[in-house]
Amino acid sequence: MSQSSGSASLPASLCSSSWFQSLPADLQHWLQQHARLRVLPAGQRLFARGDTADGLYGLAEGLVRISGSDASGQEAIAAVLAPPQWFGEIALFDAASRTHDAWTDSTVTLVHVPQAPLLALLAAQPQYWRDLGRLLSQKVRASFIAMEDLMLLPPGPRLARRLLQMSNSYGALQGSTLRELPLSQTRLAAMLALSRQTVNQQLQALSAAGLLRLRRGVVEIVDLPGLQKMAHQHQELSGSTPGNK
Amino acid sequence: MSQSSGSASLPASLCSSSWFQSLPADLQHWLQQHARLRVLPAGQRLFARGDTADGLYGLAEGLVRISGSDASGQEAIAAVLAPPQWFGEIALFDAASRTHDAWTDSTVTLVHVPQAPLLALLAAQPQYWRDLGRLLSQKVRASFIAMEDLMLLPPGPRLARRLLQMSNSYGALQGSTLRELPLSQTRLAAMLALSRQTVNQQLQALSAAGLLRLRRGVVEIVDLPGLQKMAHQHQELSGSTPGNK
DNA sequence: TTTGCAGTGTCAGCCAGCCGACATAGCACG
DNA sequence: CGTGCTATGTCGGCTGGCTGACACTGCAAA
Repeated sequence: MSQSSGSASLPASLCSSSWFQSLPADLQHWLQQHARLRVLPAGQRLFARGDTADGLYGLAEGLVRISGSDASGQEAIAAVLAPPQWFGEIALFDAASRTHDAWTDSTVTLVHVPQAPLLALLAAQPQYWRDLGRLLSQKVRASFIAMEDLMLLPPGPRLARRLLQMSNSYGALQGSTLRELPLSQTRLAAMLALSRQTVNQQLQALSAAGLLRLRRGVVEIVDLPGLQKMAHQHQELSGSTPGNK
Repeated sequence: MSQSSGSASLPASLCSSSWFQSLPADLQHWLQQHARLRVLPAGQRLFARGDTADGLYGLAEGLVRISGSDASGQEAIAAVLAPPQWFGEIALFDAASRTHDAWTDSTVTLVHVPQAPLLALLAAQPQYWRDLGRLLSQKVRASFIAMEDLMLLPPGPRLARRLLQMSNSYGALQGSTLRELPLSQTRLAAMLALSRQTVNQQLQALSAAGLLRLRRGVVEIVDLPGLQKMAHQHQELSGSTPGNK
């Protein structure tokens, strides 16, 4: 849908991102002209922790997993990005290396804006630094929220909040929330610092309460307001004794 | 010590921060002239989560605690800042509200650069946005590291790594590491998402191994290389069975 | 000096979430 | 249709870290 308007090497979905929408028209056009379209199969590594930065990415279709691993191979998933999302901007500012690995979790359509011309543009038009900074500040805020959830919330609310957050960001394309989250329980566990079994148990509980429907590789949100209520209360919904008040 | 060099409303310690050093001379001078010196007693709140941002801060002396609390009053300490550290820059980019509370943990000397003139400068000299962005990117990287430690490391190494990280950043003034970290065990617990008892137990273990010395409100690092070794290995030092390999 | 308070050391008990194990089910590919 | 892989559901046992409790100890203010 939605035929291109103008020169357009940018997929329409990427232009609809709130960050892209907030950019001055000049910068939007420049990005459109310098973005190189790439389509990748699942399981490819876009970049790895420690790589020198090679520019900015925009995810138009598919899922990209941003994660880090310790020496023993344990994976900590920082985020699973869904369209429309721009990423890879951190190293623009400090010219240091990538903080995470980035893997395609499905067939992925994305654009790549190479580092050199982008830095050249920023040298000529330094006011655009602020726009990149806005993108960066979104990441900081999201990271702070995730960190606090991790430190303070028990598994149940932690899971519920994460599902809601993903539902919002994944639905940004349609301007609404996305009900069907394409996530295996193993992935969810690695995002929440929980075991797969605990995630399953919590999902089952939410499902039994009629808030979710579970399918293979998919968590479908049935009762969004109900899920929000679960996210706010700090006690679990445990099998028995509901009247612990 | 260290008499002022130039116009100098900025304490010398703040000028020695690596971020400040990296700034172009023009921006350094501007900050010196627009920074307003403030001295505050312990226990004051600089700003609170949700406040509209009022500018940039620079910590010259004392400790500032950056934290958030959930509804039940549980506190998650994101960081305890020591001189020389600049902070409060996130909201410059997106004009949104504060992400955390900021409290003085001791008598504090700091400078405040009000939002309005700073934004005016940045409008006139937009290349400075990148410099603010570099400060921001430092925070993102630190936050990512803290998050991964939280997700993957057991209590012992988590504690060891945090002590080392603080030792480095607290010693930035002298360009070396600071051996005596002024932290209560309760504060450490709130930074690491552990209970006070567990922190005490781990500290005792490290102390028994001759790596630390514990005093009231102070953790003194005795054997820095040894502590680094503890931080890297993923198994604990448990009381008994040392030869588990 | 006395009093009070905050930080520390330590113990017992408990239980949430971990791990290992296994059965089952859906999907891809021959 | 089989074969194999991956995701899911579920159980039992274990244990690490939490809670709660209490004694002790410096330090600071009265």
